[in-house]
Amino acid sequence: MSSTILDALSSRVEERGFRSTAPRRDVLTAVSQQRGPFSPEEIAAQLPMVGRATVYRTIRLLLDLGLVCRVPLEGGGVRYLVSVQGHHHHLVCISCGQIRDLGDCAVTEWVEKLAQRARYQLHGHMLEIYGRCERCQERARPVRAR
Amino acid sequence: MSSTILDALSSRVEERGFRSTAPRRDVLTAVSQQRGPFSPEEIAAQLPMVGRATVYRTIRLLLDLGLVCRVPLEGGGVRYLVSVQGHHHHLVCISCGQIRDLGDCAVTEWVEKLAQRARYQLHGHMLEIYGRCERCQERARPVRAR
DNA sequence: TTGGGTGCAAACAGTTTGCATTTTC
DNA sequence: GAAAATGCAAACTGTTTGCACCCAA
Repeated sequence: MSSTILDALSSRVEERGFRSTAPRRDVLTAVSQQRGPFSPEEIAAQLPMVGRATVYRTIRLLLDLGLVCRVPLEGGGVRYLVSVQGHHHHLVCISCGQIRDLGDCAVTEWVEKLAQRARYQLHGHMLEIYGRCERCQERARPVRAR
Repeated sequence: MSSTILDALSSRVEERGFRSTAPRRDVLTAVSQQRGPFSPEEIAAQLPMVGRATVYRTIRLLLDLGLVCRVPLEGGGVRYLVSVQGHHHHLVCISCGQIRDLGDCAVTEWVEKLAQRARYQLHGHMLEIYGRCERCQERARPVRAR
């Protein structure tokens, strides 16, 4: 399961010429094992033997390589998520914090037209959708994730 | 011009029962005079006589009242913007940092359908478009705003 | 007069960086 | 052996908070 993800991360990182070190492998392993969104701090807590800076540096590397994405929350916080796929959006549960990937981006065309009309050289766009997932509605859970 | 904005901010703040104090008026005035996006730090710098905490508290108040919006940048930063109007999106120039409001939100319908399909109780959505404005393309300016 | 608002400083969260040391290629 | 990566601690950015004091309603 997650070893597939780990393989994907590892191979893409090495492909680009980055070295395979023990701490880096540890971070990749931990990240690939996360089932949902995570914070660098959580990864660091799971890997006491790895320096905090290395955790941040590695996550940043994954971010730059497009293997992880940063998901902004409604209230200003941020969470990270493995994303081996390309451009996509998210459905964020404001109660339990679960984040679901939205594969198809139906707004691209609209965004392109808009940018063209405004004479902007388009660089990218970000779309996040916030709501409460089915389970949280049933359990009447309070809003947690800021 | 901006006095209209100031009036709008002031009246809405007082309408809700918040007191009119000198520091608060100072912040409202400064915020209403910003032509583009701003940071609390910039407002604080313009108002040395007002405590930093009050600046943050007042901007937060405006945020809660929906009179100012927080605009996330591509790289993780944030800027603030006066927004007397309701729900809308932004066109952000990644070079000069200019932010243009996009009045019409054409994605609402699509977002609603998506949430429905995923059985999410929709709470809101966020859409930001990043690119380079016409002037920055001409001047071949480098990317600045993170 | 009283509760909301303020200022200050300290605390805080999240993240980056300088630098000497270690490791991989 | 050279370049890359690490670990630590310190620095930094952006923001919130505790608390004594102040002032608008």
